[in-house]
Amino acid sequence: MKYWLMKSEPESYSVDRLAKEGKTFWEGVRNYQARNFMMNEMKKGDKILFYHSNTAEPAVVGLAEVCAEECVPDFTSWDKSSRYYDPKSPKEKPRWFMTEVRFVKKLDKPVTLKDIKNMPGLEGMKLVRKGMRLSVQPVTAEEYAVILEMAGEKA
DNA sequence: GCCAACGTTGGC
DNA sequence: GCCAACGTTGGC
Repeated sequence: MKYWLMKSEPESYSVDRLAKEGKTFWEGVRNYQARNFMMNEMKKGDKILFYHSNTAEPAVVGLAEVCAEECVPDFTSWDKSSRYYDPKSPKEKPRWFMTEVRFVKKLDKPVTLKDIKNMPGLEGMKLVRKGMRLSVQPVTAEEYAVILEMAGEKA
């Protein structure tokens, strides 16, 4: 099993919305590296840290799980009215794919970016590496465990 | 294949 | 709103 961190802007799709809807397609990824992680390495049951980005207090705010066997074409890339529309991703030959994510829980105590930066043992996290902007990124089992502990969650 | 211009991400 | 870092595009 693998561990991941997935970013979402709360204005766009918040942890509360995921909690309400139960699960969601992870649409809108328009970066090859992030797409490849979803397509090639994510497996059903993988654990996800749900992260709020581009907000006053960026933080890991919830837990989720990959709930799809495999990726499907991201249909928002065909939708002209979508902000994710991409004319270079035709239906016959889709360029962008997405997985599906299931809500697990909201953290009572979100783990902020600031806390992560100050936490010994998390220096290597991709999240805190300069210039790392991937919206879907792998996390090690150790990093995942430390984050959970910081949140006061049992592993 | 190089690289300048441009667009996006995301912390601050 | 600023801006650094990075990715993509497209002319050559």
